[in-house]
Amino acid sequence: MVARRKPDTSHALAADPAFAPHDHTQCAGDVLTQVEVQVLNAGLRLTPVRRRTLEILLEAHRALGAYDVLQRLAAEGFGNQPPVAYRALEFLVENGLVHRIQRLNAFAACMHPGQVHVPAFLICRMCDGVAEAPAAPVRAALDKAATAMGFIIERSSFEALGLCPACQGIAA
Amino acid sequence: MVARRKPDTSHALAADPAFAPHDHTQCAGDVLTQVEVQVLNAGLRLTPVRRRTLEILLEAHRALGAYDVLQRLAAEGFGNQPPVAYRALEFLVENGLVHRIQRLNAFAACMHPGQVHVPAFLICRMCDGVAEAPAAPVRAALDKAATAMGFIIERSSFEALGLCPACQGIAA
DNA sequence: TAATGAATGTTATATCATAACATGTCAAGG
DNA sequence: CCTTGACATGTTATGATATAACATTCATTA
Repeated sequence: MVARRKPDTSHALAADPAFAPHDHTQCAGDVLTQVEVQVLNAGLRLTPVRRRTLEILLEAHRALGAYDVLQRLAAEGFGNQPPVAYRALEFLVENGLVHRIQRLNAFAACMHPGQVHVPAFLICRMCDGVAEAPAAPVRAALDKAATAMGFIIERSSFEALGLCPACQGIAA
Repeated sequence: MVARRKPDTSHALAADPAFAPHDHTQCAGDVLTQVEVQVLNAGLRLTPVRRRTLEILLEAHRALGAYDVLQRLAAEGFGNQPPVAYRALEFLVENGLVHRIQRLNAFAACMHPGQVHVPAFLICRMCDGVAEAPAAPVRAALDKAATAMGFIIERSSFEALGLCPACQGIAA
């Protein structure tokens, strides 16, 4: 197995979307505003738990495990059983507001909700940071290979493990 | 969450490498022969549990969960505790003889061991079949996107969910 | 306001994975 | 030979992730 979870999972996984510092409060706020509009247009119900779950992921600005999210929700008076978190996360993922990182069994807020985009996730093995990279060409290449085999792709996930710019210096 | 596991997990996940019928006994034997040579050259120890684990995956010719593998190993007199299966699988994955399918929490024998190749996995959501597709161009596209962000990729995984040729007819 | 359907809360359990330590195996050097 | 050290395996115990099933609440509207 590769890059398994750390012993201490009470700590969230870092995830700066571009491996570069910036004003989290603002970018989180921007995304939330976009989401509000999008949700209205789509007739979706962004209930308190769902909204708060999204906020938690936006504020954390990194990938969190379902149980990390649950812990925060419970601390704020929401239910403290796993289905509470899993259901909110499921809703958000299905509506493209949150991405699931398979390799980490974790979830990260989408930084480009509403926009049609194919994400790829770059996971730093040293700092656990996760960045969302544009991957339309990647998807196109995979579609080509799939078509050659007669397979029709409906969903795809692209994840890479490696070193982010900051950690490359440290590793060297 | 998307495409979760079935209630009955005692059944293995189907996985025809090219979504086309062929002589399993022969292709499994071919791969095993290649592996024997490769293992000798690399000075690796293909012990009974490890060898049998690989055979089980080759014979099944599809993705199996660790506990499915364990059940079969135990039935043949090997240990019946999880670490037995996980350790053998870990060895095989690290040496490129088996691939891990993240989306399914499952493992499938590599059909091209020894050859340098970048695999992508096409998973049929109807029959659970898994095919290994050549994905060098996919990896190249992702490398390009990663490089643009200053990220260095060490390992990558490409997985797609959709419909295999056979199931497309049924679904239509 | 009663009926309805969706969302949430709760209980219980299934599933996936690993830490830690004991035991066995085997080959290289004394 | 035999012992020692490295690696593999077996076993116990537990941790981490996820869902089924059912009870309750809430919002909408007929």
